[in-house]
Amino acid sequence: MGRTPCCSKVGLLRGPWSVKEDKLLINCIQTHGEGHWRDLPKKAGLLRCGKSCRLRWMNYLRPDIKRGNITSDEEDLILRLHSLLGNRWSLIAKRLPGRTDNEIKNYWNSHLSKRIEKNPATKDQPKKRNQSKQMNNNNNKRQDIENDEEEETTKTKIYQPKACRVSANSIKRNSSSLGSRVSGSSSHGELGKTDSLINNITCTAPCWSDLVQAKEAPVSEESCSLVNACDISFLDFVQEEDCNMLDTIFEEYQQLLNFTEYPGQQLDSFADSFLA
DNA sequence: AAACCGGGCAACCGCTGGCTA
DNA sequence: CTAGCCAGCGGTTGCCCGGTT
Repeated sequence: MGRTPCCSKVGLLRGPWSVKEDKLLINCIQTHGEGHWRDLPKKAGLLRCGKSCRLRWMNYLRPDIKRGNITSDEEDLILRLHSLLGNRWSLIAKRLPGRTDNEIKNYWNSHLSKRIEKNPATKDQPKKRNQSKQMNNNNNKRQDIENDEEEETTKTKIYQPKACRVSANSIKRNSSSLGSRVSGSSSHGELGKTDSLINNITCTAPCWSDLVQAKEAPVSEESCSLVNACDISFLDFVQEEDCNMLDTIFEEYQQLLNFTEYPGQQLDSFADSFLA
């Protein structure tokens, strides 16, 4: 039963990668291609576990990774997608070519989340990177703590589901599970697969009627995860009898995701009206 | 000049569903 | 059908570096 373990982790290196290790990894992947991470360290002559190799390649060495600061356009996109998808970093990353989920997650945690915490009204008004840095100087520290305590009592509690993968198959299989329908993510870093997943989500529609029910009874884990997958604010404007309208919104949501494949094209005007 | 502090980010951790022997 | 590994995910940690005192 089962398969042999990928590695024992005994005697393996950890921590930062050296230039030599990077070269070995790149050469190996150029020769044998991506995947088969379990066997890769042996082939490459690396004293790393396959998981570590995969992470290094995906987040740093991949040739299509875009270097440099996040642009204001990208920042804007991240803010909008996060308001729709929550902490689905991989899903957000797939809409930002050349950016990794780790990079976006770090950028969010170190820049955007703090700004939004301090001034939720600026959520859809991105600033330049330097400005956000200045906002977090020592003078604000005490104020931050006070704000956090104040917000703790007033801000909406959002259920954050654990990390998981959702494939098209699992969506089909678990079609009765509300959360699976919306909070999907693909297995590989390919837009095509993400798109096919979204198509599968379409097949399970209408799900916005379920959203309303979840909104009505947000106590269960299942319904909370569903509500979390969307921007809860716009649900406040929706009545139970407006399920048709919700279906329309769901279609618009998909359109937004499609627009993000072509940054700058129609996105601004569309997303502004959608998220207003 | 040195010590301290905080931000940024690469890497690790733990979990999950999918896949396969 | 089942057990257990694989691949991928989000959360967290800890090191490095630049700015401040």
